[in-house]
Amino acid sequence: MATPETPENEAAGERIEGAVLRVVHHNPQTRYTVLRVVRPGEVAPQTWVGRSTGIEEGMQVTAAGEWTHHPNYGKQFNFARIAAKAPTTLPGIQRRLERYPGLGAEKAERIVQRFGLDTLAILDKSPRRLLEVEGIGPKTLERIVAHHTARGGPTAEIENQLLELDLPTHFADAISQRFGETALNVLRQHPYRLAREVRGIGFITADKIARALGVDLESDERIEAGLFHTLEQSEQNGHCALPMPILVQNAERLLELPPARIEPAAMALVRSGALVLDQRESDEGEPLPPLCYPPRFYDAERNVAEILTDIALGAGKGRGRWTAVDPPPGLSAGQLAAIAAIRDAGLVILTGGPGTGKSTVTRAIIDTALANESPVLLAAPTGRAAKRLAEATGQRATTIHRLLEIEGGTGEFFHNAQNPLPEGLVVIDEASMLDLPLAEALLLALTPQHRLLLVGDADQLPSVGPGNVLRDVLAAADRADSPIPVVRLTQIFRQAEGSSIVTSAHAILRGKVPESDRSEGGQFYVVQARDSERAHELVLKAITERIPKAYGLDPRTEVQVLCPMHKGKAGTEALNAALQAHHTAGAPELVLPGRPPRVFRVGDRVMQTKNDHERGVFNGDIGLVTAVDPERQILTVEVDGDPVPYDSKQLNALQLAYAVSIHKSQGSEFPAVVVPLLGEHHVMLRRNLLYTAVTRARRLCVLVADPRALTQAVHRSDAARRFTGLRERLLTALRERLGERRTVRHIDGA
DNA sequence: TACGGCAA
Ligand SMILES: Nc1ncnc2c1ncn2[C@@H]1O[C@H](COP(=O)(O)OP(=O)(O)OP(=O)(O)O)[C@@H](O)[C@H]1O
Repeated sequence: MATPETPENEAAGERIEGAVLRVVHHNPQTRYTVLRVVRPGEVAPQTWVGRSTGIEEGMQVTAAGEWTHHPNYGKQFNFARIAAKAPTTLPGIQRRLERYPGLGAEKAERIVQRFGLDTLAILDKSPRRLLEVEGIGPKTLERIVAHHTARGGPTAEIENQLLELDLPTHFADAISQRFGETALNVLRQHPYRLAREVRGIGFITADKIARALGVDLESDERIEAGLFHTLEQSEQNGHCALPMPILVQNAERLLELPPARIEPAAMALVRSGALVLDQRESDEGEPLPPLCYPPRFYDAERNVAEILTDIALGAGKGRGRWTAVDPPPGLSAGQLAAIAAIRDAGLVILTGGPGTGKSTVTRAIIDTALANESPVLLAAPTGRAAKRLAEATGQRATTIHRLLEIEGGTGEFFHNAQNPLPEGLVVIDEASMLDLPLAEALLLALTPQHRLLLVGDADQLPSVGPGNVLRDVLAAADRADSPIPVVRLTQIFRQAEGSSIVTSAHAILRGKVPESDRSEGGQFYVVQARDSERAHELVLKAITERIPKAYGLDPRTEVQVLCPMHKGKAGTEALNAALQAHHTAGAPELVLPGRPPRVFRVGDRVMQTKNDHERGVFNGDIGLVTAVDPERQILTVEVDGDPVPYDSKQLNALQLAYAVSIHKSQGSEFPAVVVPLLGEHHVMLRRNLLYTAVTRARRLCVLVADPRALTQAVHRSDAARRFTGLRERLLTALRERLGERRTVRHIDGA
């Protein structure tokens, strides 16, 4: 019986090399690239996917990344970094020549045999020597030279320059495409323009070129490039902008220059419009350090603020008051208030703690809309949260990306300002995970005739991308004079009254490290684990021994493991494999060959991770394996009572679901959860993450934690400190619009 | 330095 091995070399990522056989796809805008690559000593090509610029057929490349599975295209290597080696190997040069017109494999080989590593230099400097090679006549020579100089020219010069500097040559094409004849000049005189104007070249590469060339390290261009780079870096921490002093301070460290050189450069960028400076003051009117934005985020905030204002103030005509329908029995006062609020408002924010029935009450809200002949559109930022919303409402719900219909090829949305979504009530659940660019895309696809219900809890997870949309909108809407209704639910339904899950969650929010509830049938536990090996064991032990014995829960279907990360001994991948080995040992199984082999057994709990419109299974669907056919390499999963067949290709989009990431669990609930928290998770450990994980549990929450990791998670609360300005933008938009109204009325009255 | 959603 096969026990799946945990992948060992994947945790740190892998480094592999090969020769590019074919560029299957390349989008110059997004740099999204699909390659077929042949590894040294192998024959069958493999698929590599990632972002890159200037990769061409025949290049020797090295890449760092990891192996993944794609539902339609199978096993593939997802690279985070890729670099072309200069064609310094004979086969590399030969492959390059093979693509020249008039040269096939045979002649190319003969040329390379004759001139060896000097081949390219000879093509550059004395191409007539090619006539020395058997089979190459004047005609062929002419075509070769024409092609070589056409593709060469500036590109070849750039390549040579890069080679001289001992830098990778694969940027040469992109550089010469962008700057044409002047490329070499730009490279030598203004290397930092490359960082801004050539996709794929960042500050670090440009700085290497500049340093190698001995360019002035105090030039304005270098400082400006450093400022842009600093802002891009902070985007990864969720910021849309940086306060000027912090921007200068971070740039100082990057550039190793004094602030007195950096500040004026930043101000010059602001004057030219390359950066936007937002002068701020506190609510008390005290000046605050101004925020410095990349223009696209400033514009996005303004668009979001304007459109939210349009919808909130009902700029559209014909959006009357909805008539009430009888609500279902047993709703809390807050839930009833939420139903009432949407009847005559364009925009409503529905918030409140975990398990207060926010998602649940949307069902009654939707009934009100439908009774008033308004269509409804439901969506959430993650597939799993969308699925939960669909279950809670009995309506179709999708990811926001799918609602807007992301287009193949461009990655743009089908629905936008020119082609808005069909009118009706739009419900966005788990809105705390909505980032600024997606919020902008969503709102651009709405009209003032739409109604919008934003549902979420700002204490739960913030978006992965930049922005803090829900928190900012709430901060503006919560002001006494705000016209945006906020309904706040307080009565908790998920856990029993007085549950230590709730008191522990509240302790976490207040920055206190929670402790085990040692009372009879206690619902909250912290089990100490020194390291991830031990944690792995303790998680298994809790699930297979302690929890079934003490709480009478079915370990396979009622206990959910929630992990901060996928990788590592205490990540979803390793724990899923270990839990499977326990839960379905001995059941009929299907083993898919590969490294490591993938195993599915009858009885396994599984989750679909990609949208498959044709078969009607979507990212976030959870099911149970009901039958396997090892001979035909197929199996059946029951999803929502329907059998869904999977062939070996489609199984690439299926994962075990005994352990899932905390991000994907937001919105869901389980009788019991077990959460590993370890040093290896430190990059992820935040208060919101822990709070979200704990509050998924209805009856039992067990933290298997290294005490230091737990303390870190409780104390780190930087979601509250993302630098964004949507609150101010929204307040300004509302003030302007309300002011306008008053003015209009005043004129009317006069 | 990772979490989510996409792309042929
Ligand atoms: N009025 C009610 N009476 C009884 N049970 C309720 C009521 N409202 C909600 N519930 C139950 O409470 C649980 C939590 O509800 P729900 O998932 O809607 O909460 P939520 O506020 O959306 O939580 P989260 O913030 O975690 O997404 C569910 O099991 C739901 O069935």
